[in-house]
Amino acid sequence: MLWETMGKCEQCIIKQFNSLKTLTNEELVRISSCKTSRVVKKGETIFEEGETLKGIYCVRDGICKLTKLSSNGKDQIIKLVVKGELLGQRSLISDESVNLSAIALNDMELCFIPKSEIMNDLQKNTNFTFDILREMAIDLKEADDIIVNMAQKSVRQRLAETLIYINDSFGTKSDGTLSVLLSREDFANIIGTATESTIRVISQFKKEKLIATIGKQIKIIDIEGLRRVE
Amino acid sequence: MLWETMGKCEQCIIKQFNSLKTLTNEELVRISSCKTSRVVKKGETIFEEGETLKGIYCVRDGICKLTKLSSNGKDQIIKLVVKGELLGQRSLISDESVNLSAIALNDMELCFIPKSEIMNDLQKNTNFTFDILREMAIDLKEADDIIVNMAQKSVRQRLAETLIYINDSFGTKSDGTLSVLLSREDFANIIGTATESTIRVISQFKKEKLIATIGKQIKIIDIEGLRRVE
DNA sequence: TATAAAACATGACATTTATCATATTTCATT
DNA sequence: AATGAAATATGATAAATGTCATGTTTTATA
Repeated sequence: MLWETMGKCEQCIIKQFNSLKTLTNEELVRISSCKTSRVVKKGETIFEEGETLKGIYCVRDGICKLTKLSSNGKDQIIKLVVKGELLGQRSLISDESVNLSAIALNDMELCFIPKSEIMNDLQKNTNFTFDILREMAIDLKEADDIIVNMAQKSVRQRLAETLIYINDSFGTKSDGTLSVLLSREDFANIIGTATESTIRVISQFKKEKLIATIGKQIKIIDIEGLRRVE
Repeated sequence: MLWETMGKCEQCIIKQFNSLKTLTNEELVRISSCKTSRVVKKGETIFEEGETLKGIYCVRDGICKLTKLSSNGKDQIIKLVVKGELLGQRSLISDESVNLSAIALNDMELCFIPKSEIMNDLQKNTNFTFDILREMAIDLKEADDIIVNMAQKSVRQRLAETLIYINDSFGTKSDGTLSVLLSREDFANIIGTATESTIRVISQFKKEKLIATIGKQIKIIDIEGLRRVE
């Protein structure tokens, strides 16, 4: 684990993408003075389910997955967190150990803000608290949607929707492939199925000319077709 | 729909079970003066997915289900909300139409607090905002757990866990049957399966002496056995 | 570049779950 | 109490998905 000092929060371009944007310059200076930074390599664990977090992370660069271990021993990916987002707020607020593990999907840069500083702002800055609340309300709505999809849709539909989601949320590279690179196993853990089933459906989608693959990379060819998948 | 005046918020025993407990007496008096009350009969809809709510509800008595319609035409029950809880906060906070429908499972008494009053408190009372935030953080964690269960567990396991959840959260009547009475279809919509499948598993559980049924009522006989279901 | 490990892919088969048909029971209403 | 509607129950069968085996390709690393 590598800790280094990075730039100042008040000048950081990342903050505009999350609730930190509601803080005053003065508050940002204070946070900046006590934050630490951390570089995490692809595959490394940022924190693990059950751990007690001593603060929150702000993702300066990279992408990670939030996973939860099911009692049958399989991992479920609950959410992908990208550059600009915060990590660990929920557990800080409900004052519990984290319920999810965070694992880097590529090399990441993180800033860590100690709990005491954040709690201070939650006490005093209503805008900040309300913005965190708004973000969490959105997360909750998304979670509701995921529940319905898991409960009511087929593996084919869930994979199609996952591909569309990743395409729309995180975009594509210049060659048209999805910019978030996931293994087939990761896809399986997002849609909640066996890796083999995921691979089979990917093969079907290829045959149906809905997607193309370049190595493990996936390119969406017919997004409208994917939307119509049943 | 029946509207009537009920008691005063500041004297209401229900408030201790939700975030309203953090409000000052003065704030409660103000809210009380503009709240309205509503009686809803079993099966009636309190609000519907897509509607714009003009405030939040406080459940004075009764139970309702929060459901979401899947694109395949099936309803998914996301949550049961009982006496003491609030209804509609999420949509109020993210300033969107509600993403779930609320339908009474038995006769209910509700108090309705207009949006303007609640938003006023969210602006000014940090304790209130923070408590709403805490509740939402808990809801989000629960939603994560549901996602994992949906994605990774069998219908048998999900039904077993649902029975245990209802038993532990809402208790039993004097004859030992679950105090929240759900139809087989409701159970199916909670665990995300076909009604017939739910009925079959209930029959299995009966044969395995894990539960007993009295009409449509269910009594848990061997809760440890239910926990071991695979 | 060689080599082993990991990831990807596919077939064969088992298991789970959905669907459709059809009884049976329960419940509300007359 | 009679009656029809809704809910519960069960069988037969189809469809979806999981599991295990095995082969191929990709990737990392010596």
